[in-house]
Amino acid sequence: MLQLNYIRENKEEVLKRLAIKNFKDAETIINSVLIKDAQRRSLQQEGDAIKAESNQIAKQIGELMKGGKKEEAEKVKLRTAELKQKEKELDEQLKTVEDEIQQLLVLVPNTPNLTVPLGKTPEDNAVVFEHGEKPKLAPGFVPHWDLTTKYNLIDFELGVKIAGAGFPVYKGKCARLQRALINFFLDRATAKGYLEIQPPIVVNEDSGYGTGQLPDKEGQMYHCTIDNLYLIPTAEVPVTNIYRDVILKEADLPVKNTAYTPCFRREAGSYGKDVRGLNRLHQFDKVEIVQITHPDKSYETLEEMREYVAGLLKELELPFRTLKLCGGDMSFASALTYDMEVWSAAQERWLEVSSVSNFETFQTNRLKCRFKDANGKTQLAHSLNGSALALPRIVAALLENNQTPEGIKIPKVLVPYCGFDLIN
RNA sequence: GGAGAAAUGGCAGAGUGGUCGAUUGCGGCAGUCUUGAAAACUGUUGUACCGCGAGGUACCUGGGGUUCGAAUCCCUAUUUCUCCGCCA
Repeated sequence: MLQLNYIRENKEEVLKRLAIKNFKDAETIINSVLIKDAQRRSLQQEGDAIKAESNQIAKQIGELMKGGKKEEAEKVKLRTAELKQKEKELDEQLKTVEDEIQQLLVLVPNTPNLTVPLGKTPEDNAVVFEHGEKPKLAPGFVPHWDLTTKYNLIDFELGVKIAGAGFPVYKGKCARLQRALINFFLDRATAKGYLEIQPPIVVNEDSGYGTGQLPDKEGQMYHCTIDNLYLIPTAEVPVTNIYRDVILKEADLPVKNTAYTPCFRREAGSYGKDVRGLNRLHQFDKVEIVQITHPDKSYETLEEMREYVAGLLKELELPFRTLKLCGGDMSFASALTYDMEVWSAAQERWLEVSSVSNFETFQTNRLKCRFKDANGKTQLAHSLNGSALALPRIVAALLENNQTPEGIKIPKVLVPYCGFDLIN
């Protein structure tokens, strides 16, 4: 959520940036917000004045009562009835206006960084880095969903039986490979200074609001209605919410957390080749990295996180590229996002495996995650997060890219974690 | 799940209808003393909104109510603790 003060003082700048995101109703909504904001302030001024008078009278009555001047007190009381009525009306109006402002503000996406490429579709994303050779597979190569059957690694049908489509059952060496990847990612993250966290994998409504899944992306989460809890779509939600309503010390920054969790996504409306095999699932595993930083350091940190994720992919010997997302393809909350895509040799397409974003104050404003700066002033911190990494497409690429007539080769770095170097 | 008790500032803990945004202690910060540190002493120390400012308003777990006036009384939700039950 954008800061109201910021919008008030930098309207043109905000509109200019929202245009990069192709946000259509920007001008209408922003104008409306500013009008309501003016209303809000005048209502508060009026209300505060009345409350001040009421408080004054209450004090006066107290003194009169104490002095035994009961009659005079009764006389003064008459005035309060009037004030009370007015106070109630103004409070209601104020609340209404505040709610309206809130409802409008949550519709406004984050303002993108000025270096974000212009554009509307994924084709407009900028490739900023490419690494590794696309492997030349031996004749007879197959996509991962055939490999998983051939080597008895994943049973998609069994998952359908137990839960439904998009809930695969991993078996044997594939289950072990998944566990190996999780441990590998967590080990690398903790070595890099991230504190490992095991958060709840359900969250309450407040947390959903805190990171922006609610109110409008409700349909993307599984909802346990009896207890009003949501299955997390990413560890970002519980981990970032650790810092909801928190005032950190400047010395605590940057906060670096990592967490492995299963992630649950309803993915309503997905179809076709996008959901084939491991490409898109309702449940998958992911290791997430989250940082809360000083506002002056967040872009430096973003680059560091991007490098870190790239390092993981290099270690896994997967060809990948890094995209700087264009305005139209960025997420609602992000100011700048890098996507990492690995080459899936049998599908012959790029698969997104990580998204690293700087949210600046967009999340922390909602979360009220602040820090006390050197001057003792409280200000919003910046938040960033990234996948490091999401498993299914990594597994897909590992299986496809490393298939040989003898079997599937495991990258060196994973062998100690897996306990084997070949799946056959 | 049943019965009982509780929830106050960073922490501990007073306060049971008015002068309470809240005694006090600890912690934090600044200063005095000291070559430096410790100790001692002195001062200071929540957040948000409104206002050019003076200042005003709100917040004692959340929500609602009683009252001229609520940290204090009532209702409700949540959480915590104790006992019982169940259980990985």
